[in-house]
Amino acid sequence: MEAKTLKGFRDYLPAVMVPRQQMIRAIEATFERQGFVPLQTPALEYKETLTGKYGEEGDKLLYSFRDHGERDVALRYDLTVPLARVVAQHRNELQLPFRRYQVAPVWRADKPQRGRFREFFQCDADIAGANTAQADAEILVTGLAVLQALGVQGAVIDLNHRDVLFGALQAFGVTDLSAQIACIRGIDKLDKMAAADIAQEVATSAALPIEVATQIVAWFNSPQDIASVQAFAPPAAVALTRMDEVMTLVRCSGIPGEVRFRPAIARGLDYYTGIIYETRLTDEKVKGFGAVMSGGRYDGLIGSFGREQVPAVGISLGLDRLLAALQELGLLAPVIGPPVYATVFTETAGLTFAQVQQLRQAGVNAEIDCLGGKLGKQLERAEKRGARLALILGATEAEQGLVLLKDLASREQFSLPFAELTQAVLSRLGPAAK
RNA sequence: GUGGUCGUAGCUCAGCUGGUAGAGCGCGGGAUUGUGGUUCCCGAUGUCACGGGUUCGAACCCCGUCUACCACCCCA
Repeated sequence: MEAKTLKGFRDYLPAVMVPRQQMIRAIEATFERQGFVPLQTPALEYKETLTGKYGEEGDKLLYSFRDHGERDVALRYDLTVPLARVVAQHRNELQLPFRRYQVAPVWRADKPQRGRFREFFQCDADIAGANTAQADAEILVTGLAVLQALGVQGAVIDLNHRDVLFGALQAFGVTDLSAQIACIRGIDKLDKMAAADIAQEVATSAALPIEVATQIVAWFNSPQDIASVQAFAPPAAVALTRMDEVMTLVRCSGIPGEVRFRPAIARGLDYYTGIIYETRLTDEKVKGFGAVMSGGRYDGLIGSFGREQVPAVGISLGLDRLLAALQELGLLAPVIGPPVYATVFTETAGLTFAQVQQLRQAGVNAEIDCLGGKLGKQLERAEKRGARLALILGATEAEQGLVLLKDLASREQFSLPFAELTQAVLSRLGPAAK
């Protein structure tokens, strides 16, 4: 039996777990500060709970199988649909608006590529039970707040609205739904394909004259402001007003980061009904990373579970992709072990255990060498661990009731009575480091 | 799911037109048996991804599988 992980799945070794966990903690703390409460849902759902929500392509990426009780089940594809199920199912136990956050793995039977896996973590915040500009803006502010907490600079949220997409296409005379979808699919590629090529593609896929296709692509490709779109596509008036309000509120919050109207944002998931958005990092070094955070409003999804319609809006942040970006930008703290490393000599090991445990009681993270051997070797291990201080307590010190505290960086060392050790360690580590 | 590229010591890679493998880094040991980042000496690195095939003989050629990566699709 060979030891290996499944395609698209990964082990997270300590070297990546440490920054990862730091990130998760910062994200969760931010969600809570923004007024969201935690929710956990099962990895497995009834298959029919998930099918039909993500579009044809999405359904194909569902991991599904039949369990031992002959139930058709599937691993969750995102955190949004399970949330919708929870709100529908527990409607009477939840007070609306319900603001929940969730950081959890999701599964997609996708073809893996760099930064793209079959199991990956999403960090979601959603508000169910409010279809207002405040709710939309709260979600966007929360997304930006998370990026701020992670030290990310230069994030831009591209904002659009489903009704702008369809309204503008109608204004161009594209009324057939499948033609509209074909157009949107093309528009969505504006980031990585030349406009002319897209127009060609759209002309065929939407069965439009090439002139019209070219015009449409050019319109979506050029920067538009709300007023001009309003004049051009009257059916989008309500949507445009909403976006305007949302952007204003986000700006008023003073949160760093930019939100701008970009009509070319499409989003493939079927369940979106209102505003939609994608977030990119502007730093050149991470240009190719794609969207790190996106979402939208989905007012019909909760109601699709057969009860009352409950409007909702949410945002989803891709932990792994963002982690890769932070790494590229050098925003990750170096991985270090406990700050104190105690060397050990067999004759005095008991004394060392006693001293170290006292340090730990005082809140200092410390490791005791478990291999022994030459002091030089032990100090080498201490250094590799990233420790800042080493403890040396051998026969020589024990006889005098002393312990050596060594600063690994400066190589200075001090001889101290046992009673003063904790105080000395704490003051050398400084107030922040434990 | 469709199409394509790659896969050699822990890591980064070399290996000419097929003759059973190398470097650097890292790792282990040592330089008068309690003091680590430099230097010096010595040492081990490996079913050349896996399974078949062609050949007197394959890391190198052919087929398949797996993996990673790229494009499409879609997306975090």
